[in-house]
Parts: sequence; structure tokens; C-alpha cells
Amino acid sequence: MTTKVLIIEDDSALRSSIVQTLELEDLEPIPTSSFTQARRSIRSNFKGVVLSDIKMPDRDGFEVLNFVRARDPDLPVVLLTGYSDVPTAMRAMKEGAYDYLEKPCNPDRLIDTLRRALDHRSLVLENRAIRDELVDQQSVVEGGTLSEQLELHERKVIEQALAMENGKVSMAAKRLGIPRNTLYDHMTRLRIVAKAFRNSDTGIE
Amino acid sequence: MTTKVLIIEDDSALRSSIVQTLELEDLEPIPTSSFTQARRSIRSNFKGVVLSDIKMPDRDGFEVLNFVRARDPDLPVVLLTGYSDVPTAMRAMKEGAYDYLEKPCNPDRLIDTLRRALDHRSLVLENRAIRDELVDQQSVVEGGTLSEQLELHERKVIEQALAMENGKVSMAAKRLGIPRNTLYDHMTRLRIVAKAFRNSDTGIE
DNA sequence: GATTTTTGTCCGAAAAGTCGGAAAATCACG
DNA sequence: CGTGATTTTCCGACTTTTCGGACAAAAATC
Repeated sequence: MTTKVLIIEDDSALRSSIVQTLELEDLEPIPTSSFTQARRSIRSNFKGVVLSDIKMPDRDGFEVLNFVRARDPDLPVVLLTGYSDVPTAMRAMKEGAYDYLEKPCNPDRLIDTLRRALDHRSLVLENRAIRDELVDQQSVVEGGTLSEQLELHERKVIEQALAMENGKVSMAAKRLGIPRNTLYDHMTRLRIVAKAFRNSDTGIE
Repeated sequence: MTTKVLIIEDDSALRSSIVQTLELEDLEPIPTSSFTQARRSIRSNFKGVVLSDIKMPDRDGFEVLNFVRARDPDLPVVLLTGYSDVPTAMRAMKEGAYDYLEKPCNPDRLIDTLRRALDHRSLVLENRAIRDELVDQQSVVEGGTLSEQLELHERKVIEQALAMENGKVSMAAKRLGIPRNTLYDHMTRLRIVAKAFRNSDTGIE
């Protein structure tokens, strides 16, 4: 689970208060006092979320929002708005903020909100990882000679059969429906050694 | 995107008000007046989220929560609590509610919260779908003779090569690093006809 | 420690696959 | 309808693979 929270807040008192609240909940606060300082952390593979004040001396919270969304539209940004500043909050949500909190905010609410944002982030990252795995596997064929590709697959099949039989060549041969000697031929050609599959106790059943 | 919101609310005035709010935002409210009425909709593959009142005449909102979590721990439940009933709200969050809203609630807040919950639900369902696909593909090798398995893969490789070259055998042969004739030999053996890969306009580049 | 089973390697004949050349069939195009 | 390019099939020599049998070495069983 991702637990990083990149905090952008110029009021140092509030900042350290937030840091403390997060640490009590086993989250990982990364406190910064300005957008410029925070920029470098904001990447598409950032394993956390952003918590930013919306009113800051140099830059606006909306700038943060746009920057983050440009880097990764699925990186949640939680904004801290002034008390009952509903229009600003609504605008923030419309522009893609994950959520907003009214200052001063209830610590529980803060944690709940960040937890949700982090959960969302985890799911998104997990999703991407699984997707990558999927496309890796789907491209059964990337390039190379036909024989190269077949050899690669042949190796996989034989190694799996050996693994399933704990490295017993004769058993693997039976499983593969070929005579023992033939399997030895294949193994010699592919430089597969049966010993490598023994003892490892990964045999199925 | 999933947009269903299963509403459990005994106050009919509030219920229809919620329904109206959701419909204005293109969400799909499923209004029910009691837990018993809502039960049958709650399944692990429910493509939506649950919005329930926490105080009801017959059953408690926590019962809903437990029931839903038993059916699917990743089905978000948003609870409606009485105004500033902080302890109940905190207990709800601890017991796994996705979020809570204080009654009477701001329509914008309601929509924001439900959108987040629905987003979460979509991600979870998507994740599961991709996972299923993954395990399907991971079983590269199920059984059968070595030659059967190799033949299967050989067919895949050749068909992909043909598809990439729009059914041009000579081009596919070049790509596979073997003479045309040899590829024809393979194709004859595997009963692959090149015509089947022409015209379909699926050629890459 | 003797015996039986299993492993890993080698041999050789039959079977299958490779691949160049060439002819037949088909397609493309003016 | 020809003409050239491409696809497809057929042939035959050459190479590789298959697979049963044999055998020494290692392991397991008694």
C-alpha cells in the first residue's frame, strides 16, 4: 500500500501539525512549503498523493492541480480550502481535484480523506502494473527466427514438465508423451539439466 | 463506468430528493426503503455502490455494512449519519464504510462522495477483470503432448507473422527468417491458408 | 552389500523437416 | 487478353529429429 503524502503548505505551523497527524496514522508525510519545492516529487509513478493548500503566496493551488494532472491524471490531489469557501471548492472538484477539506479541518476527516485518496492511488498503480504484465504476456511473439521462437517455447514447456515432476526426466517424458531418450535429445540440444529441477520441492501434487 | 447507487433510506421524502439529485448528475439511483428490500441487489459483482441511512426503524445501518462487506469487501458503502454525530461516523469508518455524510447533506458533497465511491468500485471491478484475464493467459501449458504444444505455439507464431504481413507468405517468411518454401511446408502441415489473413486490413504499419 | 531401479549417454536406422529449383496457378494492370 | 509479378505446389537431395536398444554410472531398495 502506498502511504506517501506530499504536503504543500506554506504555513509552517499548520504543516507540522499535519505531519504529526499523519505520522500518528502511519502515513508518510513529505512536507514542502511551496509548489516549486514540491514539483520534483510529482511524477507519474509517484507512490502517494498530494495534499495542497489552495491559497499560497507565490503560486495558486490550481496551478498545482494542473501540473499534477499533466504529469498523471490519476494522481489524487486533495486541496485545503478556506472555511466554507464553497465556490472555490466546487471549482477545484470540477478541475479534477480528488477531494477538498475545509480549513481548519478535523484530523479524522483529514485521515479518512487521505486514506481514500491513497487507496485510489494504490488501485490505479496496481491496475497499471497488471496491465503491463498482461501486454507482456500477450505479445507471445516479438521477433526473431521461427526456430528461435519455437525453441523458446519448447524450453518453457519442457522446463515446466520437469518442474512438475521434480526433475524426473522419465516422468516428464511420459507426461509429454514422448520416449525418454527423445526428451534427453531435446534437453541436450537446449542445454537443460534435469538436476536443476530436483529437490526444489516445487512439484505439484 | 459504473453509475448505480443502491439507496437504502426509509424517509421517502429524503429518498426521492436523493434520487432527483443523482438523476440530475446522470447517475442511476436504485431507491429502496429498507435493508430487506435492498438485500437481493447486493452481490459481489454489483456494478455500483451503496448509500444507506444509518438509523432505520427495522435494521441498523451497521447491519447493512456488515452484510455488504460479507458479500464483497470492496463494495463501497456510504452512510448517512445524523448531524454532527461524530462518534457514530467514526465507528462507521472503522467498520469499513467508504465514507459518511452528515444529514442534511449538501448535494454537491453527496455527488462528489458518490462519484469517488463509484470510481473506486470501477477500479476494483476492472482490476478483477484484468486479473482473470491474466490467470487465463498464464497457463501457457495445460497438457497434451510436447509436439501438440509446440504445434499450437508454432501455429500462433506463423499466424501472427502472416497477420502482420497481411497474408503475404513471402514477407512472413522473411520476417520469420526462413525460406518461402519452408514456410509453405509448415503451413501445409498445419493447414494454414494465407488467404485467411489477407484483406482483413489488420496489418501493422 | 547385493539387487533393482533410474539416470544420462551413445548408436543407428527410420521418419520427418529443410530448402533450392522449377513449374503451375493466380493476381495485377494496362 | 497478354505480360510480368506473385503465390502455391511439387520434386529431390540434404540435414535433423525421432526413438528403440544398449550400457555404464548413480541412486534407491531391501
